[in-house]
Amino acid sequence: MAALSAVERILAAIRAIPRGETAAYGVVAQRAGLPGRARMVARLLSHNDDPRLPWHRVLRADGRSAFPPGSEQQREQLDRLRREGVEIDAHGRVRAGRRRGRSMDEEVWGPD
DNA sequence: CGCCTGACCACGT
DNA sequence: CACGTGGCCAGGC
Repeated sequence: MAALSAVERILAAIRAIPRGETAAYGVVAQRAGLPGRARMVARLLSHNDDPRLPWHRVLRADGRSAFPPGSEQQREQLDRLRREGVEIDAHGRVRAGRRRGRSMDEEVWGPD
């Protein structure tokens, strides 16, 4: 049987983010077994066309959307997250406690 | 090959 | 917390 490609592992990691939770690009990369490849995750999403992929749950390490503030895509992302119960502050940022991973070095699956 | 770009990240100031 | 800087890696030319 063939091993999953890096791309497939990344997609799987994104699909594995539970509803109502978020993960940083770097965290997704690490979960996919590709530490340090945050930009690969970003590139993938930028080219992705699958509407079934929960791309909106992927945020930057600082908890903000990767899209420019005020852009249509950013509104779309934040709206989707709010709809899932994720709290966004006035600066369009998900508070640290609401995220699973902040940096690539911490325990990815978090306390529980 | 080198050079530039990008849905990124850590770190120092 | 905001900014600038350097690092990273995959692609396009």
